[in-house]
Formats: sequence, structure tokens, C-alpha cells
Amino acid sequence: MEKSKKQRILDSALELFVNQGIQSTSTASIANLAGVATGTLFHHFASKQALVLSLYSNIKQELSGAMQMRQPGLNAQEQAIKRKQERQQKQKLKQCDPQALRGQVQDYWQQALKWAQTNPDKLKFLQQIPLDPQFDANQHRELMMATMAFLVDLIKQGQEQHLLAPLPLELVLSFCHSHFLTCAGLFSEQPELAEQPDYQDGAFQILWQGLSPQTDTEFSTYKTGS
Amino acid sequence: MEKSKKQRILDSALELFVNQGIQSTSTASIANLAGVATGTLFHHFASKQALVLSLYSNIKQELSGAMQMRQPGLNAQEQAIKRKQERQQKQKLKQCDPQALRGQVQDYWQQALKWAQTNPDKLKFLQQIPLDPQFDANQHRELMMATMAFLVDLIKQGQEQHLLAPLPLELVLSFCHSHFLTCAGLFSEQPELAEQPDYQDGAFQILWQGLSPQTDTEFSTYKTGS
Amino acid sequence: MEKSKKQRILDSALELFVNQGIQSTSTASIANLAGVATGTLFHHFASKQALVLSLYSNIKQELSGAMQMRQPGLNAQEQAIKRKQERQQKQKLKQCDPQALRGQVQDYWQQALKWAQTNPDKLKFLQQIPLDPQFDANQHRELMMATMAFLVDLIKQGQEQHLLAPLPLELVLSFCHSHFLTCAGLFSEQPELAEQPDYQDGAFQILWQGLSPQTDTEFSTYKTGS
Amino acid sequence: MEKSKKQRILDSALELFVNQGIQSTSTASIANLAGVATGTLFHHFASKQALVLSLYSNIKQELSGAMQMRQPGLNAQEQAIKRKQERQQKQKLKQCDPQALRGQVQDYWQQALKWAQTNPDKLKFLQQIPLDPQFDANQHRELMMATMAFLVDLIKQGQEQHLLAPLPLELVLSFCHSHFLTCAGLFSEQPELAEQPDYQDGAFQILWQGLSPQTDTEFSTYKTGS
DNA sequence: CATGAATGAGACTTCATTCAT
DNA sequence: CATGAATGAAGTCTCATTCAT
Repeated sequence: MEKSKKQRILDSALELFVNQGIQSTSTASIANLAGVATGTLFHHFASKQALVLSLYSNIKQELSGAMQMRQPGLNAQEQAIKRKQERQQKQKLKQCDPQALRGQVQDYWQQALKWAQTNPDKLKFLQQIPLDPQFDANQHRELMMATMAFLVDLIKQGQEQHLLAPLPLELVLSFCHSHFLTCAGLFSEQPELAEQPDYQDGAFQILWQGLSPQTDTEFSTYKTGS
Repeated sequence: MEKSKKQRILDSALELFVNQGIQSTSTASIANLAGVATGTLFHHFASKQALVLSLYSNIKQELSGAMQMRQPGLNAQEQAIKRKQERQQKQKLKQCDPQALRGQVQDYWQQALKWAQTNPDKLKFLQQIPLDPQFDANQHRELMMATMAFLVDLIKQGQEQHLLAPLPLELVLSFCHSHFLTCAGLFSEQPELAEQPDYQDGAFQILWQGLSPQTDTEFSTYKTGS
Repeated sequence: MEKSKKQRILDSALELFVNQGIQSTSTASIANLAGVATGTLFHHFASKQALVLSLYSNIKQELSGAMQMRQPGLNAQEQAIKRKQERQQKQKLKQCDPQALRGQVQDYWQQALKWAQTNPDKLKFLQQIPLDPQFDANQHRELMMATMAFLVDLIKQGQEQHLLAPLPLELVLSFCHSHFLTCAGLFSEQPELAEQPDYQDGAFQILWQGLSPQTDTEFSTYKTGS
Repeated sequence: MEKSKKQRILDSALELFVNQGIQSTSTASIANLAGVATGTLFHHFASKQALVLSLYSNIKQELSGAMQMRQPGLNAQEQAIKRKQERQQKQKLKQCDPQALRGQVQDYWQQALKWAQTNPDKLKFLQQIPLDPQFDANQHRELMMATMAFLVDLIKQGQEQHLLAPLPLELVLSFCHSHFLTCAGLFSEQPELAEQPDYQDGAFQILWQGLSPQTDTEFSTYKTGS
């Protein structure tokens, strides 16, 4: 037995959830696929809902880690090096280097996409979960803010240095989140697209230009009512 | 009896679906809210799934109509005027007028957002439906292409005239779709944001700049592998 | 419209009953196949049960008529001839002619089988109906005795003249009935068998020998208990 | 709790099926009579259909065992004796002893009838099941052949030794089957008949004479067409 | 820790029949 | 005679969860 029963349950749940939907997947079928008894599932998770949340929390953290290139199997020395590099990066950004910001954002973006391609099921799960009616939207937002704190910092900095348009933070975050899920979903469903430069570059171009400051003197276009 | 029973069923279904989720809503509760017998629901819709699809199809068409400002209650004369205006618009666009394209896109965008604010339940339903596991993704794409054909034409034209970046069409459509749902959802959940110009303008700015051609000579940034 | 709606309903009912079973066939599907509205069915038949009974009664009489070779489309003159022949037949039988009895029985048998092959659906219906739980077994027996009265007479006569074994009448009738349904069913399901002389002859041979008097002095074989 | 819940469900199902018909019996009423929850029924049987099949299979095997006088409660020594007797029987039959065959057939016949009288419900069920429209006729035939293999052997042997008429095997089996169900049904519905020697003997006489070789030189009687 | 039989409320759907048109 | 929308009770089957072993 290579994996613990708990892990086997989590794996089976993910597989079935993304294929049949969360609500349509019975705890019995999860246990069955995991090769354990129905009761065993409830030893490890208080309820089906708890299993879903556990899965969600795991995945969110995994994605956050992947974006910051913190691979799980790093020893102490490597971690030290890594942390030093990050500090240097932050220094550069503080010095208002435009290319440094763009590079950093693009790094995050590519890491996130790479993770999504490596873990298509986990991506699908992230797309499904917010629409589960039993899922609390506030919980979602909080967890999001917590795991993506490093992104929030980066955006704020960019806006202060006028390297990014002064858009409301919540709008920017929602945009980043949905654009990531959309593009990753597109590449996941049609893997051939992920290998075409115009798709890869285009996806990031939309993100970056969308957040860039306005270059020309375009007038405000907001009109109330019709 | 003002509305037909069939319409009452559709209305009740929408209300319950967006509040409890599609799967969590029982056909019995729909019939109950509509004030009809359970059998009546199945007299008008072959199955719950058929009801969901019917609802979806209706809403998609309604949104499409709203974006083109085709209000349902227009008499013959008004329709004639409308069609004439549209023809003039198309003329302008053909003449490669940059402001005309931006204005047209912005019109669609604002109409869509306005519709979403007027019909928050229908918006929520549009967000929920594609993630229903029983929902066929292909069906979704086809219906989308069909109802949004006018948008596709506009985008193609803009790209040919180099007023829009030469991004892959599918990427553009996916982006527009998801950005609309995201922004509309944001404004729907927090209506106070919808009245702040920086949110309204910012939402469109992201869309427009995201699709605009690159102004400077930015190098391609696609890197393969890690 | 060639056939009356009532007849179309009867035809459709028969077709569906034998293919799906009586209980599994909904009145709606019958009406649908007949091309009439659901309400129309209940104009012509008070209930589904009444429809079933009407069908049964029709078929029983049709079989009875077919065995006596009373084709429906006979004019007055032909009927007169027919009745005269029958009277002659009865004369012969009265005169204790062994071959006449055998011939008469065989005629009935072959007519019955021929009818069954011509009307496989009606045969199937006759096999199904007695097992319908809502069907009264006594009603069945009475109708049977009434329509098959001519057979009862023939058997009694044969036994009095010692051309048939002195078996209890009810046993003989049950045997005839079940053997007919069995053989007809066999030939109906596997039509190729119906054309092989050994099956055709064999079926009748079993019937005839089964009812024949014992030739040798076989001792009684009834043992009580184990 | 004397019997397992599964067995109690089977017993209750049999009782209700033969009294109300298979289709008219709800799974809820079966569970209720068995004193278990509705879910329990579906824990042991995947569907109502599966329950019916399980019941059928059990009964068929029970009948087959009863005909061969294999009572369930036999110890090792008794079984040894039993098997020895059977071997002797087979020896006799090989030696072409006419009375041995008749005796053997009659033994089977009487055992079968005795079983039917002891288990009138199971008999009724055997009569009902083949006419259930959801019941696969092929499945039926195969199960029949499998459980009645010993009869098939006996018949073949009898025909080879010219102790039985050279009738097609399928015809003989169908006849035996239907004649058994008919006679057993008669005796079950009217138990007083079962105790009259003329009925008991008559039933077997029809079977035996029906299968006997033709004694006199009766000409073939098959006529094609009318 | 692990098992799996048992639970019972509730899901979707069917259907014979009625009745206003 | 004919229609078909409407009814609502009843049917089969599902499922998260519990608990004795």
C-alpha cells in the first residue's frame, strides 16, 4: 500500500468530482474508487462537505506554492538560496524598474499556467467549487486573499509606481483570477492551443495590457443610463 | 391567471436555481413555487434537464437581444428606424473609423452590463450553468457562437483593420465572455461598485486595452519549458 | 381515414401490450400510436381495464371462429353450405368412425395453429392476459368454456365412444389449452420450426396420443406419499 | 432474528408477487412486509428486476433439486447412499429396460408435483415469470437448460433406445414444462383434485403417452396450406 | 482504524383519469 | 365526438450518515 487511505480518498474524490460534479458524486463511489469501506471515509472526514473543503484548501495552497516556485522537495540550503533571490527581486522592484515588474508578473502567470497544465483535474475543481451552492462565497474570498497575498502586494506596488493603471484592487484581482481560470481552462480542454505561441503570448498580452496605464489621452467613457 | 403555467414554471425554476443551485433544487419545489402540480412540470418539459436547457436558451437569446438593443416591445415603425441606424453604424465601421469601433464595442458592453444589472438572477444562472456536470460543453459553445454571431463579426472586422490586436478569435471570445461574467457578477453582488465611475470605466478599460494592438515594439515573451 | 378511431386504438393497444406488457403500456402511448388524443381513448373505453377486456373478448371470439373455419367474410349462401357440411361431419362422428374424430380434432388443431401464425400478436396477448393480476381467473374460465363449447362436445362424444381415454374433462381441456399455447408460441417465436414436418406432426402427435386410450394393460401407477 | 434480512426480503417478495403480480407489487410494500427499510432492499438487490431474477434462479434450482430428490438436509453418509442408488439407476437405463425409464420419468414427475404442492407460491411464480415483459426469454431458456440438464439426458437416451418417440428435443421440453405447470397449477388451485387417482394418473398418462412411440402404423398427417 | 449493512427521507418521473374548451 | 393541459398519488431508486462488529 503506497499511499495512505486518506490520500487515496482525496485522490478519488478529485477524480470523480471533476468528471461528474461534486453533488452528483456519492460518498459511496468515492470510497469504492479508493478501495476502502464507506465508513472509512467518515473516519477521516467529518462529512462530505468537509472532504470538499479539505480538497479545496490543499489545492489552493498547492497553486499558491507553485506560482512562487516553491517546489515541495527543496532542502534547507536550496530554500536559503531561493529566499535570497526573492529578496533581490523585491529590491529591483522597489527601484522602479519597469521590466522587472513585467517579468515578475509574467513569471507568476507562466508558473500558474504550467501548474494548471500539469494538474488539469485540480484546475477543473477550482473552476467548479465556487458554484457549489453549499459553498460560502465569503470563505472563498478570504482564502483567496490569504493565499494570494504576494500578488496583492505586487499589484499595489505597481500601481504606486504608475507601472500599472490605478484600477480598483478588487477589480484587478477578480480580473486576474477569472482570466487565469479562463485561459488555463482553454489550454486544458484543447492542449494543442497551449503550444501555439500566439495563444500563449496572447493570453498574457491581454492580461498585461489590460492592467497597463492608459498611454494616450483617452477621455473617460462612462455614460450613465441610456 | 396572468402568465401561462409554463412561464410560471420557468420563472420559479430560475429563482430557485440561482439561490440553491441547480442540482439542489427539486422539481417538486419548482412546481410548488409556481403553484402547479408536479405532473404539470413534466407535461411541459420532458425532464428537469430539458427545463434547464430551455431556461438557458431563453436567457442567452434575451441577452443577445439586449446587447443589440432589440427591446421586445418595439412596434414596426420603431424597428425600421432601428435597422436604419444599424446600417449607418456598419457603414462607419467599414470606413475604418477607430472611434466608431470603440463606441460600438462600448455600446455592447454597456448594454450587456445594464441587462445584467436588471436581471441579476439570469446573470447568476449564466454563471452557474456551464459548470453543471450534466451540461454538454459543446452545446454551450455552439449556442454561444450562434447567439453572439454579431460580436464575432465585429471582432474580425476590427482585427482586419488593425484596430484590434491579431489575437486568436477563440481566445478573444473566451476573454470577453469571462470578463463580462466577472464584472457583471462583481457589480451584481456589490451594487454600490456599479455606480462608481472608476469601476465602470476600469472594467471597460481592461477589456479594451486587453484587446488593443501593442503600441510599442514589445518583444515576444513566450518561453518554452521552465 | 380508413379505420375508425376506436379500431385504431384497439390495434395500437394490442401492438404495445404484446411488446411491452399490459401494465407497462400507458394509455398515453396507446393514444399516441393510434394518432388520437389521450381523452379520446376514454370516450371509447371507460377505463384501461375495459379496453383490455374488450380486446380479450374480441380475440377469443376470433380464435373460436377461426377454429370452426367461420371466416368473417362469408355470404349467406356460403354459410348455408358450411352449416350443411358441419351437420354431415357430426353424423359421421355419431356413427363412431374413429378416423372421423381424429380428422375433426386435427382440423381444429391446424386451424388454431394457422390462426396463431397469422396473428402472432393476438396469440401473445392470449398468453399474457391470464397472468394479469387484475384479471379474474373465473371470468377467464367461463369465457373459455363458452367460446370453446364445440370442443367440449367433441371430447365428450369421443370419450363415450371409447375413442379417447376416459380422462377428467377439466384435465383434458387444460391440457389442450396449454399445449396449444405452448406449440403456437414455439412456432411463433421460431417460425422456421413451423415449416418442419417433424415439429408440426410432433405437436399434434403429442396431443392425440396424450388423449388416446391406453393400448396395453398398463397398471395404475399412482403411489401416495413418497 | 432467525432469518437474514436478505432472505426475509426474498420471502416477502414471493408472497406479494404471486398475490398481486410482479409489476403491481411495489418495492416499498416488499420492504414493509419484510420489516426492513426501503433502502435495505436496494442494498441487497441492485434493482427490482435483479430481485425478481434472484428469486427465479433460486426457485428453479430448488425445483431441480427436488426432482432429483436432493433434499437440502442430507448428511454425508446419506448422500453417499443416494449417489450409489443413482448410479444403479443409470446402469439399468443403459441396459434398455423399458420399465426402468418409465419409472424414472414417473419419479421425476411425481417429485415435481409433490414439490409444487408443497410450494404453491413458488409454482405460481414460475407460471408468472416468463410472461413478464421485462423478462428476457433467452435467459429463461438457458437457465432452464442448465437446471434441467438431467432431464435432457434422460430424454435423449430414451429416444435413442426407441422407448420414446423421436420428437424434436425442444418440442419435448416445452411440452414437459407446460404440462407440468398446467397440472401442478390445476392441483394447486383445486387441491381436492390432487387426491383423486384419475387426475393424478391421468396427468402422467397424458405425459407418457404423448411422448411414447407410435404403436400402429399411423400415416403422417401433416398437410401444407389449407 | 476499518468495515459494510442498515437507515429513511427525498429525488425524479410516470400515469390513469378528468374536464373545460 | 374530440382535444390535450392538468392533476397528484405512487413508483423506483439514491445517498449521506451511523453503528455494531
